[in-house]
Amino acid sequence: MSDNPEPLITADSLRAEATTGIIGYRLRRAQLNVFQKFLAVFEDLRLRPAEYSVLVLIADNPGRKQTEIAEVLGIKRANFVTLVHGLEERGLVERSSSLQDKRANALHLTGTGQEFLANARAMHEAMEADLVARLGGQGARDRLLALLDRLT
Amino acid sequence: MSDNPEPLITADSLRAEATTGIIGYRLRRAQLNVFQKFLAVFEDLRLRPAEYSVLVLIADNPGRKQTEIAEVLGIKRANFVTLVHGLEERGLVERSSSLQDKRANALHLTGTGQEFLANARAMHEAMEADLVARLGGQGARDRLLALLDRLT
DNA sequence: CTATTATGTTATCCTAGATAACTAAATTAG
DNA sequence: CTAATTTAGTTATCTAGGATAACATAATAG
Repeated sequence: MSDNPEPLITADSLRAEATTGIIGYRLRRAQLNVFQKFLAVFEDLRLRPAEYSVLVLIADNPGRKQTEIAEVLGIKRANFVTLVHGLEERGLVERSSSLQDKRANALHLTGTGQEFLANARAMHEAMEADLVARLGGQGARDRLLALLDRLT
Repeated sequence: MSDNPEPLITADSLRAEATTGIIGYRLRRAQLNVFQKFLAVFEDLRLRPAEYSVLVLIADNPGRKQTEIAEVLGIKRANFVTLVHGLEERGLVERSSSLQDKRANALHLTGTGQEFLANARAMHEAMEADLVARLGGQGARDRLLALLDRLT
C-alpha cells in the first residue's frame, strides 16, 4: 500500500461540540481542574479541600458545635465525625464537651492548628491570586462568582 | 430568665465569608446544583450525566471504539466498560467487533437508542435553556463559558 | 414525668474513579 | 519472518465522598 491513499477511518478528532457546549460539563471540567490544583498545592500539608474549609470555619467561629460547622459546608454530620476526628488526631483541632449542652462538642483550633492554618491560608491566598490572574483580574473574578450565583 | 438578656451563644449565622469567597468552593457549589438538576430531570429516564454524554458522543461519532469515546470524556477505559455495558443491556447501544481491528468494539446506537436519545436531547435542551435564562441570556452564558475556559 | 427532638457516633451501602493484572490482537524491531 | 512491544477491552480490587439507618445520651416540649 502507498502512504495514505484515503483518510478512511483515521484517528481524527471526534465531533464533541454537543457535549462540550453543555454548561454542566464545562462547570465540572473547571471545578475538577481547580480542585486538582488545590490538591497539588496542599499535598505537602496533607490537606483536602473540605478539611481546609473546616479549619477556616472553626478559626472564624470558635466554640461552635460539629453540626453547625458541617451544615454550612453541606457535609452530613455522620461523615463529619471522621473528618474532624482526623484533624483532632493530627493535633489541629480540639473537641471540648460544651457545658451548656453536654451532647455537643465545641470545636476549637489548637495552637498547632492555628500555626498550621496560618501557613495553609497563605498558600491558599497565593493560589487564589493565581486563579484571579488567570481569569483576567478581580473584576473578572467577581463577574464569574456573580454568574455562578445565578445557578444556585 | 427574661427574654434574651444577651445574645450569649445563640444559634446565629456563622462567619463564612472566608470559605464562600473561594473560587473553587463556589464552582463546586454551582456544579453540584446543576448536576442535581440534571439528575432530577433525567430521573425518569434513569440516565446519569456521564451516560447522557456517552450517548450523544456515540450518536455524533458512530463506529468509534470505546477508548476514543471514553478519552474525550475523561473516563478511564476500565470504568467505561461497566458504563457502556449498562447502556448495551438496556438496548440503547450496540458493540460490534470492528473488522479493521478485531480487538476493538465499534459503538453504535440501536434504533431504540436513537429514539431514546432524541427524547433525552429535547429534555436536556429545555434544561439548558432554563440555565441560560437564569444566567441572564445567551451573552451571559457565553461569558461564563469563556471565564470557565480560563481556569482550564 | 413522658414523649419528642437534637447531637454525636457507628456501621453500612453506593457510586465515581484509580490501579494492576490479564487476554487477545495489532504493530514494531531485529 | 519471528520476537518483543504496544493497544483494546476486560476483570478484580481499592479508595474516597456521600447517603442512610440505628443507637446512646442529653435536652426540650407537652
